[in-house]
Amino acid sequence: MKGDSSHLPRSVIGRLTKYLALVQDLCGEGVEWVSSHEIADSLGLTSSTVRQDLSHLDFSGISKRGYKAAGLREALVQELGADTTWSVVVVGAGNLGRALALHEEFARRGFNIRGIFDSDSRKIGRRVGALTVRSMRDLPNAVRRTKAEIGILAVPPSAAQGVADLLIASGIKGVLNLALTHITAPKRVTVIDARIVASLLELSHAIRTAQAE
Amino acid sequence: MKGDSSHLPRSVIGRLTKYLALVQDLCGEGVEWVSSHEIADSLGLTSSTVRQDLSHLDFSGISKRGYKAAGLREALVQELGADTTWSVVVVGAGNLGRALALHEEFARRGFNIRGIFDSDSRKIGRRVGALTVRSMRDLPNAVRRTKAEIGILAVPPSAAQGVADLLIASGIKGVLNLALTHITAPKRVTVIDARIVASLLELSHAIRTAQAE
DNA sequence: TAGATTGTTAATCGATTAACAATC
DNA sequence: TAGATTGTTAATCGATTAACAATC
Repeated sequence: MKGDSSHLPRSVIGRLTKYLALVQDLCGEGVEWVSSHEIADSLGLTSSTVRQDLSHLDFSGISKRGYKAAGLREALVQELGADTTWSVVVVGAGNLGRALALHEEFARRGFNIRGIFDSDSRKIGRRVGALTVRSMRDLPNAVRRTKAEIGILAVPPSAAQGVADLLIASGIKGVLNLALTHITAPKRVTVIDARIVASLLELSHAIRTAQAE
Repeated sequence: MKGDSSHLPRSVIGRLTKYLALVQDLCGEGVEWVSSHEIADSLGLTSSTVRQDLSHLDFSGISKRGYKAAGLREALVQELGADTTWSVVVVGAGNLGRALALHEEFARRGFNIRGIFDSDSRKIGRRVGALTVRSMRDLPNAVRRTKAEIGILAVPPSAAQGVADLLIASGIKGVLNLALTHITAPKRVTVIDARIVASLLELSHAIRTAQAE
């Protein structure tokens, strides 16, 4: 399976992002080698799962020593496309949209916000860092001109599908949906739900069932 | 299995939040009955999965008609604890922390932000809506006084575990972690990762593999 | 009644874990 | 060498789907 990069299950991809975050930290601390057991302990997984996951990468560990941290980091960066830079547009200039447009972590990881849009005329023209909030009418052209691949949806649930359709028609390739609403899209477009509110509801459930015990 | 409320798998809980969002919309539109097939089609699932999931609720559908929308909504609200109000503290008064503290959707769903904290003395004292950014030193007492159950972590990755430990020591019951860092906590405390950056990395991977095909 | 839809059991599918030979 | 750790196969576990009797 070595290096067979496509068609990894979503569950594996999700963990690869965790391995990357961890290994970047370790490299920062000057750690040279890391074993599947250490990774597993740090992230609350089994070493079997870690080795199984890492076997999908185009990179091998070494018996008795583990994985070379720098090499593992590069292989994960490679697999996840974390070395690529992406053009991103944010739709919705409310608190959340503006915060995401300003979020330094995104830019540091290569997700460059190229525009922020809103349908509310009172918001259009406002500055958000280096950007200016623009009208939804400009969205399709802006997506094409900036070759934006990713759209972040920070609009009310009722507007989410319509905006998604507009983004998709303009050629966007992936959508990060922050609304607690399901969005349908053609297969060629990936939609990932950020699920912040849903996560709070999950917490709510977990706390209640923990108390019931 | 009817009404056996605890120990539902995480995957089921995740879908219950989607059912709730959908059914709330449907009720708003005046829809009275909904079938497992309709729910499945709306959310991209199979009707089997939907029926299996809903069978965990303390609520039954009716052959030939489906589920009464209002009753289903109430059962989901009940199961997820969406009828409860929660006290929440936000730690980290950067762009993201401030946006979350101001996010209307949270309050509307019963998650009441009771305080926002930061370690940066330049941020302390600033207004965020009706709140004032307070020093981390005030955090433990504020958690106790407001009986906060949930802490939202919007701090840099390097600070996340330390802040989580402080929240936990102060008696918090659940943590929503927005940093791309793993956090360890005792079993009695639930940690859910918001994974916004991780979701972008997943999108990045999905777009690249789609292009490779 | 006939038809449609639930609730549930059984079958399938996929993901995680255990085990161990290979190997450094 | 002896011991530790990988990579991978096989076993287990859990979640999804199919199927269908019960039922309205």
